Amino acid sequence: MEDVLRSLGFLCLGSRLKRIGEQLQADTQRVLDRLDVRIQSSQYPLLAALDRLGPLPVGELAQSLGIAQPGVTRAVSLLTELGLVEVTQSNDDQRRRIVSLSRNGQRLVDTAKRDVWPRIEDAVAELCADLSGPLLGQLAAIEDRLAATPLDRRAEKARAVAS
Amino acid sequence: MEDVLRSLGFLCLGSRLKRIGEQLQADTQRVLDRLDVRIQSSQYPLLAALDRLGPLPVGELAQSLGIAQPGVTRAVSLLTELGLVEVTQSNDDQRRRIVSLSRNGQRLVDTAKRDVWPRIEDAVAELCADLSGPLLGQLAAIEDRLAATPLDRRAEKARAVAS
DNA sequence: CAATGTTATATATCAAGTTATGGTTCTTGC
DNA sequence: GCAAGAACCATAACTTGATATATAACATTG
Repeated sequence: MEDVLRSLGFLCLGSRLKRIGEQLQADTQRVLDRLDVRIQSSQYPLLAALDRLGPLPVGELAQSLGIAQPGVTRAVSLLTELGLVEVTQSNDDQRRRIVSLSRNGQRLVDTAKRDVWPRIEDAVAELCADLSGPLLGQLAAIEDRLAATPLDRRAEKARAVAS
Repeated sequence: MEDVLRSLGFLCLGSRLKRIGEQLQADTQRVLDRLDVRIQSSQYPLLAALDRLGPLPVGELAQSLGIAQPGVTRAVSLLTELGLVEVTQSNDDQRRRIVSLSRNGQRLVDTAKRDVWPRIEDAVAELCADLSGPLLGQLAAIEDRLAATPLDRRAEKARAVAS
């Protein structure tokens, strides 16, 4: 069965990038599930941003993540309910709500940085290893490699080697 | 403001691909809006698949687009309401519902293939021109170029040159 | 200093993908 | 030839992005 998105090339590059991204996220989610981390893979960038940049107001958080502000507002409410982030009102500007990692959130990030992220990063790096040439060719190679060995299996193998 | 997704590199490649894909689709949508085509850019791959491959049952359509079957079912109902596709029951297998372009749908595709798709394809190709090297670098270049000149403006310029 | 405009966030709604599951219809094996 | 399983599609619920708009706090200006 012909892969139409691939055949259409540049015309549907947006759909194609989204498709590959969704698959990567789903595979990453499976890695996390297996490790008993009960959080969505898509929330990690937000936690990582707070870890890297320190407490931030909602708007700047959105900007640093490259997503729209309402998405951050929603993610923050969710993570607040999970007790991973805290929100405090800014002193000098009552409109701004500063988001920061809670103690639990910081602990989760520290653990993830040590035990989880390197594994995922290695798996993705391996997935993309030795790619070169035009973009469409690289994307096709990534799709082919993912079809042959999903990311979560690559992460498993990496762990087997490491331990 | 640091772009966290970019800094995290391979770790958040999935989120990053989705982000770029969404921006490309949004820009493409703006091109379409300006051309008075009242259809979502994300529906074009489905129409293009039917145009390329002929009438297809729902499952094969999903496979050729690389998305899950419920997504196709929903898109097909939407396009059926718009009068762009038609669904007929298969004769030899009552479970299969064959999706095909309606007369209007075929006309829309023919027009798009002549007037719209080349423009978008050229704009995206130009966006990706001369890219080479590692994947992350190419993605960064695409984001930078998009920030400098959005896709819809590139398509505009292409039209200006062409006409 | 009050009116107006701007900025920061929240809320509502939509879009388009996902997984899980249910109902028909086919197929197969005994 | 029928009972069990498989295949195909629809539906429901969820996720995560988007845009549009409302609200509240701050800034500006006449």
